[in-house]
Parts: sequence; structure tokens; C-alpha cells
Amino acid sequence: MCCAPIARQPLGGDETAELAVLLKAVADPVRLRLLSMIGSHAGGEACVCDLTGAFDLTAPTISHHLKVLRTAGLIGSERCGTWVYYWIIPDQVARLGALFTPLAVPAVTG
Amino acid sequence: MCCAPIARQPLGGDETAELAVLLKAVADPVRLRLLSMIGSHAGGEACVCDLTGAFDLTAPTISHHLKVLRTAGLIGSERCGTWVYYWIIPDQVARLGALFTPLAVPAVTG
DNA sequence: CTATCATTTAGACGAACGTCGAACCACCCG
DNA sequence: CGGGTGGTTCGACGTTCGTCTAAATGATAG
Repeated sequence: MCCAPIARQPLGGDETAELAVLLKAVADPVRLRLLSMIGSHAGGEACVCDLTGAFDLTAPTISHHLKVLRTAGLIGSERCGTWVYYWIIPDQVARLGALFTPLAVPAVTG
Repeated sequence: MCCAPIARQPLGGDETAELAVLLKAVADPVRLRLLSMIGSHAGGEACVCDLTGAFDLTAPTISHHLKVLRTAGLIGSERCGTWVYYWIIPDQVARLGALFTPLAVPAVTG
């Protein structure tokens, strides 16, 4: 599956189950915004301390959402002294984009 | 917002809330598969009777998932005599694809 | 070593979700 | 009009999710 065509050919149960895990990870306002903030951060890396301030949520909650994104393979993290930095993993994110692109153009009568 | 850039600029709370609704609609194996089946169907329209057989789920459950997709604006439906037909709404689906495409390429020290 | 700050883990609670069975509505056929 | 079939709506049940507080881990400063 190089481009994950949601259309053109019906997806099987296994594929959708795997992709749904990925989609569930981003199907939350906080996580979507976190992903956006990390992805748009200068240098490609963002510290947790930069992210926490943007929400009216407690630190453990932000940490929880970051863990979900990391478990899904969408972001990576590394501790650098006192602070922890996060970055986007482009390949996994690209799968999401490629999923719906073929559906944007209507199926030309099969 | 012409291309929904998840990266390049951090998304606001309102945008993410709206997009999360769209993502939640497809963040389910059954709905993702339904969307795929409808999108890949010859002629661009699929009858409910064609969809129900592919799952080990009851008809009400399939109907529920179709309603979620329709409420999200991802598919349209019409009754044609005895059967009900569903089709993809490309514009709304395209938003999902455009969301992650800019993130696929790493932020060039933006 | 102790104090302090940044982050994660653990446990608990209310809300939302996915599924089902039963009942209901819309249409076709005699 | 009455019966049968295809789909949907309703109400309920168990599970999962998002959030919190409290406590634990890791790292720097004194």
C-alpha cells in the first residue's frame, strides 16, 4: 500500500482498523492543535513548555495527548536536559494526507 | 483558509474544533470502510444493501454510521424508490486531504 | 544531599461512542 | 387497502475517551 487509496478500491478490514488508529489520534481538537503547533514550530522541534501555555488544560492532560500522538507514530520526542522536545514524523502524517486525496476527485464511473 | 495548512501556521481553537468533528467522523474502521466503498463504487453511488453485507454488523448500526458521515457532510444520500443511495461529497473530503499534505514535508526551519 | 522545577504516570470520574433489539416509516406489489 | 421488504429511529447497555488530582520520576541549583 504505497498511497493508501481510500477510493478506487475498497479498503479491507485490516487496513481500515490500522488507519482508524491513526485517525483517532488526530480526531481531537487539542491533539490536532498540538500537531499543528509542533509542525509549524521554527526549527521543527517544540518544547512541552511552549505547548502547555496555549491551552486551558493541566500539564498531565497535555502530556497524555502527546503520548497518544507519539504512540500513533505521528511525533517523536527526546529529553534534552530539563525539557522534552517533540517533532513531526512526516512519513506517518503523509499517509493521512494521501488517504483522502484520491477521494477529492469523484470516482469517474468506476 | 483555502488549503487548511496544519503546519506553517498553528491552527486556532475554532478551526481545530471544526476539523476535529470531520476527523472524528472518519476515525472509525467501519465508517472509513464505508466511505471507501462508496467512493470506489462504480457510478459514484452505492446502495445501502450493498454496504450492509460487507460487515458483521446489524442494519441499524450501519445506518447509524452512515448518518454520522452524512451529518459531517462527507456523503450525501437520496431515496430512489425502494433503495437508498449514497455518494461522496468531494469538497469536504478534500479538506481532510489538504489538512495533512503540508505536514508531510518537514518544516524547513520555518 | 536537599530543594525545586519540568514532565510523566496512576487512579478516578463523567461524557461520549459503538453496538444491539425492538419499533417505526417509506415504498412496491397484489 | 393489506402484506412484505428495505432503512431508519429509539432506548438501552457496556466500553472507550478526555479530563482532573495526587503522586512519582528526572534533572538542575544551592
